Amino acid sequence: MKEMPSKYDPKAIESPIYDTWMEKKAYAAHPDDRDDRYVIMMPLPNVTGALHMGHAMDNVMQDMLIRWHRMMQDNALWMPGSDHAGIATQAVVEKRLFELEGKTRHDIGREALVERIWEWKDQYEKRIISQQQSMGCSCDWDRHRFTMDDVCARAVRETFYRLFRDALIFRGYRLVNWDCKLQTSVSDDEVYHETTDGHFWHLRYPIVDPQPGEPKYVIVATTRPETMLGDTAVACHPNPAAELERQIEKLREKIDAASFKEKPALEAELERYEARRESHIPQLTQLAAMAKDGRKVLLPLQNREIPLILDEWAKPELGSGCVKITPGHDANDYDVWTRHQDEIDIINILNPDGTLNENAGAYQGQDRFDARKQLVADLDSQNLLERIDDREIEIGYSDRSKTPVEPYLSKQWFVRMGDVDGGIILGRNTDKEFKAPGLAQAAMDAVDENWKSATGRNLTFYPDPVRYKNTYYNWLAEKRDWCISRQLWWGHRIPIWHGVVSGKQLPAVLEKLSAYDPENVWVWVDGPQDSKYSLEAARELPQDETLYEVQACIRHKTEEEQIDAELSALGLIQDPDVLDTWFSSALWPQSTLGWPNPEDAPIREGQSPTASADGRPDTLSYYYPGSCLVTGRDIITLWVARMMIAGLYNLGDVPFTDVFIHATILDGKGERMSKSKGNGIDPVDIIDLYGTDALRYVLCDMQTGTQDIRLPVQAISPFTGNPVDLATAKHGRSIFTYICPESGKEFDVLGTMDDIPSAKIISDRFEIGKNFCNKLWNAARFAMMNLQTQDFKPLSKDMLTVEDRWILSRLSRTVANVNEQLAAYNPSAAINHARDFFWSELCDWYLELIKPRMKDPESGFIARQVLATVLDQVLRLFHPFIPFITETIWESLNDIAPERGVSEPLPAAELVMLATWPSVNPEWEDDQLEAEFALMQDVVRRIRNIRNKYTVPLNKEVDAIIKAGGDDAQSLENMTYHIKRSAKLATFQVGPDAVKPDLAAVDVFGELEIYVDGVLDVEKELVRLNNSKENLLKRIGGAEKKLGNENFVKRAPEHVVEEERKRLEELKAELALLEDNIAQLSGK
RNA sequence: GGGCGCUUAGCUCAGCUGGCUAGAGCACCGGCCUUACAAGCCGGGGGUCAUAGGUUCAAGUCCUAUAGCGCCCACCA
Repeated sequence: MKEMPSKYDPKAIESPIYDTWMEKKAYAAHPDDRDDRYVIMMPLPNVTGALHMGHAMDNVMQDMLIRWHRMMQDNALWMPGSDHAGIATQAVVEKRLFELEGKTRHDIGREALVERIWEWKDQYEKRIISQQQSMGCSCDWDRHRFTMDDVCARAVRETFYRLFRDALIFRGYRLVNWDCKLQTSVSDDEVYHETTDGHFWHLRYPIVDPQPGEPKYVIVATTRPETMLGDTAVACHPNPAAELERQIEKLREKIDAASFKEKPALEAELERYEARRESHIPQLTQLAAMAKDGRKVLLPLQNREIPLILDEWAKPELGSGCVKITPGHDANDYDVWTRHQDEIDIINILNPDGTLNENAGAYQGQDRFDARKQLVADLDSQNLLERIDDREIEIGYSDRSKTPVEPYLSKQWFVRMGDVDGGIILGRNTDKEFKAPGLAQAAMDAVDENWKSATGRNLTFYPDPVRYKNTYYNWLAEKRDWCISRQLWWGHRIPIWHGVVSGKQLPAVLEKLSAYDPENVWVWVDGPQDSKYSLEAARELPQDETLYEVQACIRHKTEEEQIDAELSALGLIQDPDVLDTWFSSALWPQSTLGWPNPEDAPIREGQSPTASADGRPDTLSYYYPGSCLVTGRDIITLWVARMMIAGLYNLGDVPFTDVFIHATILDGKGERMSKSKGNGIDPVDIIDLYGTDALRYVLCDMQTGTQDIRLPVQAISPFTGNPVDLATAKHGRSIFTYICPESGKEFDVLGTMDDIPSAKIISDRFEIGKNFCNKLWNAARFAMMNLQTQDFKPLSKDMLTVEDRWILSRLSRTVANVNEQLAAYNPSAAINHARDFFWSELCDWYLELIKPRMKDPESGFIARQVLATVLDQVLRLFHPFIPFITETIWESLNDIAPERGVSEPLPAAELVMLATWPSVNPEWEDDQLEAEFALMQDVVRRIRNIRNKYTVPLNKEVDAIIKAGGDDAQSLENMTYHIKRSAKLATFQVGPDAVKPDLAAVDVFGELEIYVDGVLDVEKELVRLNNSKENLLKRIGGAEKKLGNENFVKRAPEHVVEEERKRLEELKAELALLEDNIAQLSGK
């Protein structure tokens, strides 16, 4: 027999329990004939580092849901995995390479770098998995995937091929955010902005051949002066006077609507605008006319003549009213260029590494920031610098390298998100095939509650459907093309071979290409001006010197090597870029299940099969679409939207029906916890100190609605052992280190620095969880001490005592409440229902009441059997939240009381993890009994209160008498035992004719009078009673006022008025009784 | 600049469609080593629900404005 140790020690129990689950493969899911299935796709942690509390929250929520559904006997699959996280991972490894060996990626080459990243990935993936396992995650480890696994790579390639074939993937020139350090483009999502002190340089551009009466130069301003080297025009507004008036009018309207506080600033602005009518407009009008005449200005330093052009981008109300146009390095200027392609050039002045290229003239080879300094000095010496203003500017930084990004013109691959002429086909060749205007629109439609896929499913966000739907919707509504190429070496390489070919050479190349089956190799030919030709159409093109880009997509990796050789011979080479990480993550819900074909999915050796077998369906048809995605708010746009698009496009169905958005964990300063901020906490540190179950308990308890969680954290200084509040501590040499205020020494909170001691993170919030587990442990231990192996006997209701029937009634209601709250994605409310039942009802009342009964040789077996049953249900009920401790206790309970139940034995199970979820038993629920029990509890509390007020020691029993009539008297009499035991009474009497002992303390409530004898101190008692009276009078006053209000009586619903009347009467009766008692006592 | 959200006890948070004396945990105060648990038990104090208006018989809950805080998106020659 397995005895429970007397002390709760999470460290001792958790790891053996996890081993048991692993041994028995309790986590494993296989398709079968069950209709109810529950599927969660784990949001992929990046292999860039360790998990923090945000991940812990995410994982615990998923584990709680999956365990709950598994116990409800759903076929429950939780698919785990990790993400290769292209930029993030390559950046980390490159950084280490440079720090440790002083080498760049170019020194060691593509193959060697990728090999090193694989090593890194293996190491960190292991660490992440071990963290998830120590958190108790019951994912299906036999299906663990990595986004660069063959099975995922195949899905990526297939999707790319299909999108390319459908012309939804295309290559084009775009201004992208360029990371000069990592030498790659980064998406908008990967750029963060910071306000810095900067300057605003006002430059003079001389006008070419100024006529008398014309200005000698125009003034333009910039925060990035070096970009002037790439200027190709200066723009002014075509109708500056009218435009200024329009702006003035707009500003006036705004002033009318503005608040008192905003007005002064706006009015000052208006004054400035108005002054411009005189100061700027005449000259701007003149410049506009000059621009119309095709006049030019001389670009300083470059000595290049560039045109004055007319464009509405120039704002007459700002600066000089003229604006320099640098199409190659500014997004707005790029737009201007697209409107004036015939008039002006587009020039790129940057090399990929951020130095200036040959287009920068004298500045070629200089770093952009060095060039800026020299260029400004040069302008100054030529008297072309009007002035420099100090100004706060927002600079965009790459999230990965922390260096400023540059807008940079380059050729990139895009997914077309917008609507397409004639619409697009989604779920092609499936039974769910449908048409939509475009990819983004399809994903937007799918959150509309009226939209239904072929399976009748759509997507809902929880716990706030409207709010999060809007976030999702607003982002998609922009329908911006998705840039999917990254100039990296780590990731899925773009399966396109391309080359530039003239119209003359085209026929020969196309001849060769048309030999391929289009099912294997798909070809598009891009011509000038965004023109695009199919292979057939391209053959009709004129054979001239026009340049075309031939693009061929090879569908299958297996054929790549051979075709690569053949295409190389034609001058087509594979694009060196890799795909945006989100491209493969978007496919996660399908690629992991074996899409496009689970029957031959290239899964790793030893993994659970995806193919159908023995009459069981394959994983894709069985588990897709899934059930719930659990994630944080920030992921809605990045990932949820893209999974929707990919799911709808490939399979014609949503990837899941529910999205559970959990709270964001903030630190003590209210800032979001994240790795990049250095305030992320390793949950393992919490587990070390408090145990996994404590961690999980508190995370569940904190997860209420949409409220973000503030978790003030402290580090235990490795030098003093004292806690250091991280909200106020000073940082050390990096954002990951802090200075211990007592010793002045530096420590690290991530554990990634080799030369600095790391500190553990504590937060007293987690004590709550540990205390709870300790309580559960001790209650269970107490139960075991009293239980004994006995044969199961069916218990009928009349064999049960009041407290037995009460606890069973409460249990059933608790199960119903927990179910309801979990279904509504409200873990906090769920766990609190369970907690209150266990702690306040089971421990505080039931256990105390049955202590003597359990020892009774005659009837003890009844109490013991009920206790075993309730404990059984409590363990099941808590298992999804705190799996380790419940599983451990379950083992002991199975030993000592293998058969448990009331009228019949409960279904047994070796593991509580696989046991059936408690059911609601309406036949146990008893309103009247609960009301009577509540009355008894109320009486007991009032007696205890009196005892406390008079500081009666617990071991001194007192006598109590209650004056009560009717049903109350009857039910209290029935519970004499309970009252005597709980209130520590020597004697207890109740009845309508009860007489107050001479010197008894009194409490009046409702029609009841409680007399506690032998404790009285007249003065104290009078004070107590008068306090009660005051309180009562206040409430009576309130009620009378309410009822005296004619409108209340007239307009409030009748039952509300009626209740109020009844209440007033009761209060008055109570007051009368109280006053009697006070009068009596005053005479003493 | 556009959009969204938050402000309830010292702290962290509940409070559904408006309706009994606004709740919990932690912290605090008083009393208990009652043979499961001092990581516990029993009892208690503490809130003009950010501010100002409004709607209503009735407002923490609905509306408007103000202040503070936060998030997302866009943009700043």
